Amino acid sequence: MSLSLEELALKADVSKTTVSLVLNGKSSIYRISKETENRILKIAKEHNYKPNSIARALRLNKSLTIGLIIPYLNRHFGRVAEVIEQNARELGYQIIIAVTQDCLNTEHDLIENLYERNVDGLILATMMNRDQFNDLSSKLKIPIVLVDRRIDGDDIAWVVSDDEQGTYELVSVLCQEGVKDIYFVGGIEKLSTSIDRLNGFKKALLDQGVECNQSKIQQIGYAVADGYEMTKNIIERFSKTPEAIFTSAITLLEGLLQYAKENKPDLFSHTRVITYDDHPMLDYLQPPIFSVRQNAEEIAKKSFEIMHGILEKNRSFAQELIKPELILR
Amino acid sequence: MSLSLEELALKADVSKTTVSLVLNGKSSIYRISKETENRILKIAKEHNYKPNSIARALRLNKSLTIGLIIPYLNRHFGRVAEVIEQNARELGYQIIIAVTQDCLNTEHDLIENLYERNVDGLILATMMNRDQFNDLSSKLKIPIVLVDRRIDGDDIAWVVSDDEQGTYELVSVLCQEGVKDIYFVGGIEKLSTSIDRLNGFKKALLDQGVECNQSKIQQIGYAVADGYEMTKNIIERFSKTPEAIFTSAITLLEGLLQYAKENKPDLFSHTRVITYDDHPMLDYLQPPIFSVRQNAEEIAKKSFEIMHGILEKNRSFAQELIKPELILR
DNA sequence: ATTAAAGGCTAAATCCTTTTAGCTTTTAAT
DNA sequence: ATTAAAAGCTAAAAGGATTTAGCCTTTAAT
Repeated sequence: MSLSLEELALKADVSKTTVSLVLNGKSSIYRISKETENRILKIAKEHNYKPNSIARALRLNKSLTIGLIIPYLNRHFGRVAEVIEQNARELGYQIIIAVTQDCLNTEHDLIENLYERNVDGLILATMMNRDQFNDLSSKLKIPIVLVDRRIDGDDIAWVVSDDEQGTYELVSVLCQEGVKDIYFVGGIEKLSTSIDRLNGFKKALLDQGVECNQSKIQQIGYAVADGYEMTKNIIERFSKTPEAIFTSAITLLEGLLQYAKENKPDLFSHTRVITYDDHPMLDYLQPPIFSVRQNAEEIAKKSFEIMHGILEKNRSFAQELIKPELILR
Repeated sequence: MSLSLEELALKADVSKTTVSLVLNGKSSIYRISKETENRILKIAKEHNYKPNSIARALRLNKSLTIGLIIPYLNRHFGRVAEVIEQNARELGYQIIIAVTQDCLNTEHDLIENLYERNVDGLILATMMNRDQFNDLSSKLKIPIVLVDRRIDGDDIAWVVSDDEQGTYELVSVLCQEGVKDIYFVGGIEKLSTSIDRLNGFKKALLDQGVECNQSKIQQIGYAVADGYEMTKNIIERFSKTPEAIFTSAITLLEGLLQYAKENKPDLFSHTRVITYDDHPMLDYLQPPIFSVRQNAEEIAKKSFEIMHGILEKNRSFAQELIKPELILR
């Protein structure tokens, strides 16, 4: 590790106070002479001095570290994490990452753990409901920004994709083509992603004058196996092959594809499939699957921006709905 | 934040030394009475005492933090990162993540940055060559474990997929089916992944008695655009449509698919395509694309294991080749 | 009765920075 | 010639944990 302030002070023949003041740009406030200042700066540069970040964190009670807690490092969250990290780095912050695997207990443990490890803030794709969140956030004395999944509340910061609008537009496209019999393959029911996507789905049907039958809506979870299961239910429970299926996440689409491949190879000749989340490989699937692409980059950028605003610019919480993009193939 | 040692000491009516000794399990060494010990433990538990990790890191010069530097958080590295994080967490370590975007300068900056921030070790998917690595590692006084990309050297710790063997087996399968005219679409030439995959490719051809023509080998980079470009070169430069193309990464396959879709829709009727890296969506592509699946979980597990062994068990470096799996569809 | 050993605990130093309060010297003002 | 102000710097505390060296008391041994 590099030199300490004290060693630097020795070489410059001043006290470490002086060195610290100079290096923190407080020379003029403390009337350190230009001469001394330059000497110190020169020596510091020569020895490539970098303050010990741990000592600094201890003294300032500020670690320049943000905790990022997400369910998986899959395509979507991987990209979100990547962009958050890049944005954070440019402003001198580090990202500590941790994955919950969509387990609420793990999430709690991780939050506590990162909090104890003195992160300055948390960016969180949470499974908590509002009460759980309020409980927690009243205990934690650091800012929290929710990402990807929101919790309603006047003072809760979040950045999410506009799930309702995205789903609304995608489903509307199908309705306008005359499709009337659409099934909803959903995820974890209580999450805002599920609620908003379902709302968008229902609203589209309503606005297009299509009847929305509760029996066409399923919500088990976001795992591939859940998508398989729900597809199976749809295909096997109803005598009529569905006109269309909307999967509300790419993993659920995967489950659908898997089921179709194994048990219903002709699914696509009768049934249109559309999905939330995009994936480049969809371009090469036959027939084309329409999708909604979330803007992971923008989600990431905004969420760190809000965190940074709270930490360093005295800004308060903010909420952002990020527009997704329809991909019609 | 929770109580400090001092506050705890006050409540227990002992010195903070005593509290510290007890909580660190040194009661008997320092002959703290059972009675005092129990009192302290009880109070600590009641107040859910957690030592301040920053203060601890400063004193012990040990942050229980590992830096993970990888090119992207894509599917492969995302999974690697996820599993490393989980393994690390179980043993009390945190992961600080940073992405290089396969830029050597960024990589250098990140290493320096994390080093200055006092990580205890680095897990690195590096672009460095041997000299650069040796330079660096002689300066850094923390262990480094290379992941995914290795550098030859007797004392360099790494964990990588057995790229040569995987490629060898995959290409051999094709040769055994009688295919003789196979093109190699490669990545960044100097990386071990490229070198090893190319070696496997050549060896398979050699062993199967197929002539290996240098003109059939291309190596531009690992980006999707590079895959597009190389495919374009192959299709447009040679009058004869190739019998088979091997892409040495999933991104390159994406580039190939994109080129084919735009310019050569009938590619698959003449040409077999095989690829390094697997992807679940490949199951649904027509015709089936054979692939080599890297065992990201095992790679992750072993790399943290080695790091942990060096940090806490006085083990020295180790090297591991992880067997990939052939997926023949 | 004295000495040695064991028992039970703690003061203070240490890790490295930042920051407050204040000391000494020089210059300017009356 | 004295006093006040300005210039230039620093000692020491603080932040919270760990660890070394050692203090005081009690018990055991001679």
